[in-house]
Amino acid sequence: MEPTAAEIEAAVTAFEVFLRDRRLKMTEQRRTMVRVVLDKRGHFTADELYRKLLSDGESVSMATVYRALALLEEGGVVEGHDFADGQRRYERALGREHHDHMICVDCRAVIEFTNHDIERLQDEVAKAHGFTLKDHSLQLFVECRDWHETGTCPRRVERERGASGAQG
Amino acid sequence: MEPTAAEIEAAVTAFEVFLRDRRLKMTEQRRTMVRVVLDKRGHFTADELYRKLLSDGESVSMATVYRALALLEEGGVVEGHDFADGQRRYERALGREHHDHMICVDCRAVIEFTNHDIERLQDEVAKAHGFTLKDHSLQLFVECRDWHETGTCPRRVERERGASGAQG
DNA sequence: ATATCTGCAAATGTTTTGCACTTTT
DNA sequence: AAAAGTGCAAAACATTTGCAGATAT
Repeated sequence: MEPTAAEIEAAVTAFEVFLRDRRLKMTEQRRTMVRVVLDKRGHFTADELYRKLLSDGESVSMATVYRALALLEEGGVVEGHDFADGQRRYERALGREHHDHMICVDCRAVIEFTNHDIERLQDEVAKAHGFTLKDHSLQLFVECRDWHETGTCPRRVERERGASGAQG
Repeated sequence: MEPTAAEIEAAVTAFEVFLRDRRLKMTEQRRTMVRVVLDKRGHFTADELYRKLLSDGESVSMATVYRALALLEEGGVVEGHDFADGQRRYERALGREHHDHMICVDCRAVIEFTNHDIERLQDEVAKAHGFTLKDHSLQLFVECRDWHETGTCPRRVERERGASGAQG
Protein backbone atom coordinates (compact mmCIF):
# COMPACT_ATOMS: atom_id res chain seq x y z
CA MET A 1 0.00 0.00 0.00
CA GLU A 2 2.96 2.29 0.28
CA PRO A 3 3.58 4.32 -2.86
CA THR A 4 6.34 3.16 -5.18
CA ALA A 5 9.40 5.29 -5.83
CA ALA A 6 7.90 6.30 -9.17
CA GLU A 7 4.64 7.33 -7.55
CA ILE A 8 6.50 9.42 -5.03
CA GLU A 9 8.40 11.22 -7.76
CA ALA A 10 5.14 11.83 -9.61
CA ALA A 11 3.78 13.36 -6.43
CA VAL A 12 6.81 15.59 -6.12
CA THR A 13 6.13 16.85 -9.64
CA ALA A 14 2.45 17.32 -8.92
CA PHE A 15 3.29 19.31 -5.82
CA GLU A 16 5.64 21.45 -7.86
CA VAL A 17 2.76 22.23 -10.21
CA PHE A 18 0.58 23.08 -7.24
CA LEU A 19 3.27 25.47 -6.02
CA ARG A 20 3.81 27.02 -9.42
CA ASP A 21 0.09 27.73 -9.79
CA ARG A 22 0.33 29.81 -6.65
CA ARG A 23 3.61 31.41 -7.65
CA LEU A 24 5.39 29.58 -4.86
CA LYS A 25 8.72 27.86 -5.20
CA MET A 26 9.88 24.31 -4.97
CA THR A 27 12.81 24.06 -2.62
CA GLU A 28 15.08 21.27 -1.48
CA GLN A 29 13.33 21.19 1.89
CA ARG A 30 9.87 20.92 0.40
CA ARG A 31 10.94 18.26 -2.06
CA THR A 32 12.49 16.22 0.73
CA MET A 33 9.42 16.57 2.88
CA VAL A 34 7.10 15.31 0.15
CA ARG A 35 9.28 12.24 -0.19
CA VAL A 36 9.65 11.54 3.50
CA VAL A 37 5.99 12.12 4.21
CA LEU A 38 4.76 9.85 1.44
CA ASP A 39 7.05 7.15 2.69
CA LYS A 40 5.62 7.29 6.18
CA ARG A 41 2.92 4.97 7.41
CA GLY A 42 0.64 5.93 10.25
CA HIS A 43 0.29 9.31 11.85
CA PHE A 44 2.97 11.76 12.80
CA THR A 45 3.33 15.13 14.45
CA ALA A 46 5.29 18.09 13.13
CA ASP A 47 7.94 17.35 15.71
CA GLU A 48 8.22 13.71 14.70
CA LEU A 49 8.68 14.71 11.09
CA TYR A 50 11.29 17.25 12.10
CA ARG A 51 13.28 14.67 14.07
CA LYS A 52 13.04 12.20 11.22
CA LEU A 53 14.43 14.78 8.81
CA LEU A 54 17.26 15.61 11.18
CA SER A 55 18.14 11.97 11.70
CA ASP A 56 18.13 11.58 7.91
CA GLY A 57 20.79 14.26 7.88
CA GLU A 58 18.54 16.82 6.19
CA SER A 59 18.93 20.50 6.85
CA VAL A 60 15.61 21.95 7.97
CA SER A 61 14.26 24.03 10.79
CA MET A 62 11.11 23.50 12.77
CA ALA A 63 9.70 26.71 11.29
CA THR A 64 10.12 25.36 7.80
CA VAL A 65 8.49 22.08 8.76
CA TYR A 66 5.43 23.90 10.03
CA ARG A 67 5.29 26.19 7.01
CA ALA A 68 5.66 23.24 4.65
CA LEU A 69 3.09 21.08 6.41
CA ALA A 70 0.49 23.78 5.84
CA LEU A 71 1.29 23.71 2.12
CA LEU A 72 1.44 19.93 1.95
CA GLU A 73 -2.01 19.88 3.48
CA GLU A 74 -3.41 22.42 1.03
CA GLY A 75 -1.76 20.55 -1.81
CA GLY A 76 -3.42 17.30 -0.77
CA VAL A 77 -0.18 15.52 0.06
CA VAL A 78 -1.04 15.10 3.71
CA GLU A 79 -4.15 15.34 5.81
CA GLY A 80 -4.15 16.84 9.28
CA HIS A 81 -6.21 15.67 12.22
CA ASP A 82 -6.91 16.88 15.67
CA PHE A 83 -7.14 14.02 18.13
CA ALA A 84 -7.60 16.38 21.06
CA ASP A 85 -4.26 15.70 22.67
CA GLY A 86 -2.71 19.08 22.02
CA GLN A 87 -0.73 18.20 18.94
CA ARG A 88 -1.87 18.19 15.37
CA ARG A 89 -1.26 14.87 13.64
CA TYR A 90 -0.72 14.27 9.97
CA GLU A 91 -0.86 11.33 7.64
CA ARG A 92 -0.15 10.75 4.00
CA ALA A 93 -3.25 11.64 1.96
CA LEU A 94 -2.10 10.94 -1.54
CA GLY A 95 -3.66 7.83 -2.97
CA ARG A 96 -5.50 7.09 0.22
CA GLU A 97 -9.23 6.95 0.67
CA HIS A 98 -11.09 8.98 3.22
CA HIS A 99 -11.40 7.38 6.61
CA ASP A 100 -12.09 8.24 10.20
CA HIS A 101 -10.27 7.17 13.35
CA MET A 102 -10.74 5.15 16.47
CA ILE A 103 -8.34 6.09 19.25
CA CYS A 104 -7.81 3.76 22.17
CA VAL A 105 -8.01 5.93 25.27
CA ASP A 106 -5.89 3.46 27.13
CA CYS A 107 -2.94 2.97 24.81
CA ARG A 108 -3.46 5.73 22.23
CA ALA A 109 -3.40 3.28 19.34
CA VAL A 110 -5.04 4.72 16.23
CA ILE A 111 -7.24 2.48 14.10
CA GLU A 112 -8.71 3.65 10.81
CA PHE A 113 -12.20 2.86 9.64
CA THR A 114 -14.68 3.88 6.98
CA ASN A 115 -18.41 3.70 7.24
CA HIS A 116 -20.37 4.88 4.25
CA ASP A 117 -23.67 5.00 6.10
CA ILE A 118 -22.22 7.44 8.61
CA GLU A 119 -20.80 9.54 5.78
CA ARG A 120 -24.15 9.69 4.04
CA LEU A 121 -25.99 10.57 7.22
CA GLN A 122 -23.60 13.42 7.91
CA ASP A 123 -24.35 14.86 4.52
CA GLU A 124 -28.05 14.53 5.18
CA VAL A 125 -27.79 16.25 8.54
CA ALA A 126 -26.00 19.23 7.04
CA LYS A 127 -28.48 19.48 4.18
CA ALA A 128 -31.42 19.22 6.55
CA HIS A 129 -30.13 22.33 8.29
CA GLY A 130 -29.64 24.17 5.02
CA PHE A 131 -25.85 23.92 5.08
CA THR A 132 -23.25 22.51 2.74
CA LEU A 133 -20.96 19.98 4.36
CA LYS A 134 -17.37 20.97 3.63
CA ASP A 135 -15.51 18.65 5.94
CA HIS A 136 -15.95 16.61 9.05
CA SER A 137 -14.02 15.23 11.96
CA LEU A 138 -15.06 12.00 13.61
CA GLN A 139 -13.13 10.21 16.30
CA LEU A 140 -14.32 7.24 18.28
CA PHE A 141 -12.61 6.97 21.63
CA VAL A 142 -12.55 3.31 22.48
CA GLU A 143 -11.03 0.90 24.92
CA CYS A 144 -9.20 -2.25 23.91
CA ARG A 145 -10.97 -4.26 26.53
CA ASP A 146 -9.11 -7.55 26.33
CA TRP A 147 -5.66 -6.04 26.35
CA HIS A 148 -6.82 -3.71 29.05
CA GLU A 149 -8.12 -6.46 31.28
CA THR A 150 -5.09 -8.65 30.92
CA GLY A 151 -2.74 -5.69 31.19
CA THR A 152 -0.89 -6.99 28.17
CA CYS A 153 -1.66 -4.28 25.66
CA PRO A 154 1.71 -3.93 23.95
CA ARG A 155 1.23 -0.29 23.09
CA ARG A 156 0.33 0.66 26.60
CA VAL A 157 3.35 -1.14 28.00
CA GLU A 158 5.48 0.72 25.49
CA ARG A 159 3.91 4.04 26.34
CA GLU A 160 4.42 3.53 30.05
CA ARG A 161 8.08 2.90 29.42
CA GLY A 162 8.14 6.43 28.06
CA ALA A 163 8.47 5.49 24.40
CA SER A 164 6.99 7.63 21.63
CA GLY A 165 3.26 7.52 20.95
CA ALA A 166 1.66 4.53 19.32
CA GLN A 167 0.32 4.71 15.83
CA GLY A 168 -2.22 2.67 13.96
CA MET B 1 -34.39 25.31 28.82
CA GLU B 2 -32.11 27.07 31.26
CA PRO B 3 -32.08 25.48 34.70
CA THR B 4 -34.11 27.13 37.42
CA ALA B 5 -32.47 28.64 40.48
CA ALA B 6 -33.55 25.57 42.46
CA GLU B 7 -32.03 23.24 39.92
CA ILE B 8 -28.78 25.14 40.03
CA GLU B 9 -28.63 24.88 43.80
CA ALA B 10 -29.33 21.17 43.57
CA ALA B 11 -26.42 20.91 41.16
CA VAL B 12 -24.17 22.76 43.58
CA THR B 13 -25.08 20.23 46.24
CA ALA B 14 -24.53 17.33 43.87
CA PHE B 15 -21.13 18.69 42.96
CA GLU B 16 -20.28 18.99 46.62
CA VAL B 17 -21.11 15.31 47.03
CA PHE B 18 -18.93 14.50 44.05
CA LEU B 19 -16.08 16.40 45.66
CA ARG B 20 -16.58 14.84 49.06
CA ASP B 21 -16.44 11.35 47.56
CA ARG B 22 -13.00 12.19 46.30
CA ARG B 23 -11.97 13.89 49.51
CA LEU B 24 -11.86 17.25 47.76
CA LYS B 25 -13.26 20.47 49.12
CA MET B 26 -16.04 22.77 48.13
CA THR B 27 -14.80 26.33 47.95
CA GLU B 28 -16.36 29.67 47.22
CA GLN B 29 -14.71 29.72 43.79
CA ARG B 30 -15.98 26.30 42.82
CA ARG B 31 -19.47 27.03 44.06
CA THR B 32 -19.55 30.24 42.06
CA MET B 33 -18.30 28.51 38.97
CA VAL B 34 -20.98 25.85 39.11
CA ARG B 35 -23.60 28.58 39.29
CA VAL B 36 -22.15 30.74 36.54
CA VAL B 37 -21.54 27.83 34.23
CA LEU B 38 -25.02 26.39 34.60
CA ASP B 39 -26.46 29.77 33.84
CA LYS B 40 -24.56 30.07 30.59
CA ARG B 41 -26.00 29.19 27.23
CA GLY B 42 -23.80 28.21 24.33
CA HIS B 43 -20.13 27.43 24.38
CA PHE B 44 -17.38 29.21 26.24
CA THR B 45 -13.64 29.04 26.66
CA ALA B 46 -11.73 29.05 29.93
CA ASP B 47 -10.77 32.63 29.25
CA GLU B 48 -14.36 33.70 28.59
CA LEU B 49 -15.44 32.14 31.86
CA TYR B 50 -12.58 33.87 33.65
CA ARG B 51 -13.55 37.27 32.26
CA LYS B 52 -17.18 36.69 33.14
CA LEU B 53 -16.23 35.90 36.73
CA LEU B 54 -14.07 38.98 36.95
CA SER B 55 -16.78 41.21 35.55
CA ASP B 56 -19.15 39.69 38.09
CA GLY B 57 -16.74 40.95 40.72
CA GLU B 58 -15.68 37.45 41.75
CA SER B 59 -12.22 36.77 43.07
CA VAL B 60 -10.61 34.00 41.00
CA SER B 61 -7.44 33.40 39.10
CA MET B 62 -7.03 31.84 35.70
CA ALA B 63 -5.23 28.90 37.32
CA THR B 64 -8.23 28.19 39.50
CA VAL B 65 -10.56 28.40 36.53
CA TYR B 66 -8.55 25.76 34.68
CA ARG B 67 -8.28 23.55 37.75
CA ALA B 68 -12.00 23.86 38.41
CA LEU B 69 -13.04 23.25 34.81
CA ALA B 70 -11.27 19.90 34.90
CA LEU B 71 -13.27 18.96 37.99
CA LEU B 72 -16.52 20.32 36.61
CA GLU B 73 -15.99 18.15 33.58
CA GLU B 74 -15.27 15.04 35.62
CA GLY B 75 -18.26 15.82 37.78
CA GLY B 76 -20.53 16.03 34.77
CA VAL B 77 -21.36 19.70 35.23
CA VAL B 78 -19.78 20.73 31.94
CA GLU B 79 -18.68 18.98 28.81
CA GLY B 80 -15.54 19.97 26.95
CA HIS B 81 -15.06 19.94 23.21
CA ASP B 82 -12.20 20.43 20.85
CA PHE B 83 -13.27 22.31 17.76
CA ALA B 84 -9.71 22.36 16.40
CA ASP B 85 -9.17 26.08 16.83
CA GLY B 86 -6.61 25.91 19.60
CA GLN B 87 -8.91 26.53 22.52
CA ARG B 88 -10.93 24.03 24.43
CA ARG B 89 -14.62 24.95 24.60
CA TYR B 90 -17.08 24.03 27.28
CA GLU B 91 -20.81 23.92 27.64
CA ARG B 92 -23.21 23.12 30.40
CA ALA B 93 -23.78 19.37 30.51
CA LEU B 94 -26.20 19.04 33.37
CA GLY B 95 -29.70 18.22 32.24
CA ARG B 96 -28.75 18.37 28.61
CA GLU B 97 -28.90 15.53 26.15
CA HIS B 98 -25.96 14.36 24.14
CA HIS B 99 -25.44 16.14 20.86
CA ASP B 100 -22.81 16.80 18.24
CA HIS B 101 -21.84 20.04 16.56
CA MET B 102 -21.86 21.71 13.19
CA ILE B 103 -19.39 24.56 12.91
CA CYS B 104 -19.69 27.09 10.12
CA VAL B 105 -16.20 27.50 8.71
CA ASP B 106 -17.09 30.94 7.50
CA CYS B 107 -18.56 32.56 10.59
CA ARG B 108 -17.71 30.04 13.33
CA ALA B 109 -21.31 29.71 14.38
CA VAL B 110 -21.93 26.50 16.33
CA ILE B 111 -25.13 24.55 15.69
CA GLU B 112 -26.06 21.50 17.74
CA PHE B 113 -27.61 18.38 16.31
CA THR B 114 -28.39 14.82 17.29
CA ASN B 115 -28.70 11.90 14.95
CA HIS B 116 -29.51 8.59 16.51
CA ASP B 117 -28.64 6.58 13.42
CA ILE B 118 -25.12 7.99 13.45
CA GLU B 119 -24.83 7.21 17.15
CA ARG B 120 -25.93 3.65 16.62
CA LEU B 121 -23.59 3.14 13.71
CA GLN B 122 -20.65 4.41 15.75
CA ASP B 123 -21.38 1.82 18.37
CA GLU B 124 -21.56 -0.86 15.72
CA VAL B 125 -18.26 0.17 14.19
CA ALA B 126 -16.49 -0.02 17.53
CA LYS B 127 -18.05 -3.39 18.33
CA ALA B 128 -17.16 -4.74 14.89
CA HIS B 129 -13.52 -4.02 15.68
CA GLY B 130 -13.77 -5.66 19.09
CA PHE B 131 -13.66 -2.41 21.04
CA THR B 132 -15.94 -0.74 23.53
CA LEU B 133 -16.99 2.76 22.54
CA LYS B 134 -16.31 5.06 25.47
CA ASP B 135 -16.82 8.43 23.84
CA HIS B 136 -16.82 10.12 20.48
CA SER B 137 -16.21 13.45 18.89
CA LEU B 138 -18.05 14.46 15.76
CA GLN B 139 -17.92 17.83 14.14
CA LEU B 140 -19.39 18.77 10.80
CA PHE B 141 -17.66 21.73 9.23
CA VAL B 142 -20.22 23.46 7.07
CA GLU B 143 -20.78 26.61 5.16
CA CYS B 144 -23.85 28.79 5.52
CA ARG B 145 -24.23 29.15 1.79
CA ASP B 146 -26.98 31.74 1.55
CA TRP B 147 -25.53 34.10 4.10
CA HIS B 148 -22.16 33.52 2.57
CA GLU B 149 -23.26 34.37 -0.94
CA THR B 150 -25.12 37.48 0.01
CA GLY B 151 -22.39 38.53 2.40
CA THR B 152 -25.04 39.18 5.02
CA CYS B 153 -24.19 36.48 7.53
CA PRO B 154 -24.67 38.42 10.76
CA ARG B 155 -22.13 36.40 12.66
CA ARG B 156 -19.46 36.86 10.07
CA VAL B 157 -20.02 40.58 9.98
CA GLU B 158 -19.75 40.64 13.75
CA ARG B 159 -16.58 38.59 13.69
CA GLU B 160 -14.96 40.81 11.12
CA ARG B 161 -15.64 43.79 13.28
CA GLY B 162 -13.46 42.05 15.84
CA ALA B 163 -16.20 41.05 18.25
CA SER B 164 -16.03 37.87 20.32
CA GLY B 165 -16.74 34.50 18.69
CA ALA B 166 -20.23 33.47 17.69
CA GLN B 167 -21.97 30.66 19.46
CA GLY B 168 -24.89 28.47 18.57
C1' DA C 1 16.42 40.98 -10.58
C1' DT C 2 12.96 39.99 -7.63
C1' DA C 3 9.79 37.55 -5.14
C1' DT C 4 9.81 33.82 -2.18
C1' DC C 5 12.27 30.79 1.45
C1' DT C 6 14.94 29.64 5.14
C1' DG C 7 16.84 29.63 9.83
C1' DC C 8 17.13 31.70 13.92
C1' DA C 9 15.46 33.50 17.91
C1' DA C 10 11.84 35.80 19.87
C1' DA C 11 6.92 36.04 20.36
C1' DT C 12 2.47 33.96 20.86
C1' DG C 13 -1.46 31.89 23.12
C1' DT C 14 -3.23 28.40 25.87
C1' DT C 15 -2.73 25.56 29.60
C1' DT C 16 0.02 23.83 33.59
C1' DT C 17 2.86 24.02 37.67
C1' DG C 18 5.81 25.26 41.96
C1' DC C 19 5.42 27.49 45.94
C1' DA C 20 4.04 30.25 49.99
C1' DC C 21 -0.09 31.34 51.98
C1' DT C 22 -5.22 30.66 52.93
C1' DT C 23 -9.25 28.05 53.51
C1' DT C 24 -11.96 23.85 54.31
C1' DT C 25 -12.70 19.82 56.75
C1' DA D 1 -4.02 20.29 62.84
C1' DA D 2 -4.08 18.24 58.48
C1' DA D 3 -5.24 18.16 53.80
C1' DA D 4 -6.53 20.59 49.99
C1' DG D 5 -7.19 25.03 47.45
C1' DT D 6 -5.73 29.56 45.94
C1' DG D 7 -3.12 33.28 43.56
C1' DC D 8 0.84 34.60 41.53
C1' DA D 9 4.44 34.37 38.52
C1' DA D 10 7.09 31.36 36.01
C1' DA D 11 7.19 27.34 33.08
C1' DA D 12 5.71 24.41 29.57
C1' DC D 13 4.18 23.39 24.96
C1' DA D 14 2.97 23.63 20.30
C1' DT D 15 2.91 26.81 16.88
C1' DT D 16 3.77 31.31 14.55
C1' DT D 17 6.30 35.33 13.14
C1' DG D 18 9.90 39.19 12.11
C1' DC D 19 13.86 39.76 9.99
C1' DA D 20 18.34 39.32 7.57
C1' DG D 21 20.54 36.55 4.60
C1' DA D 22 20.00 32.62 0.99
C1' DT D 23 17.69 30.62 -2.97
C1' DA D 24 14.53 29.73 -6.82
C1' DT D 25 12.36 31.62 -10.81
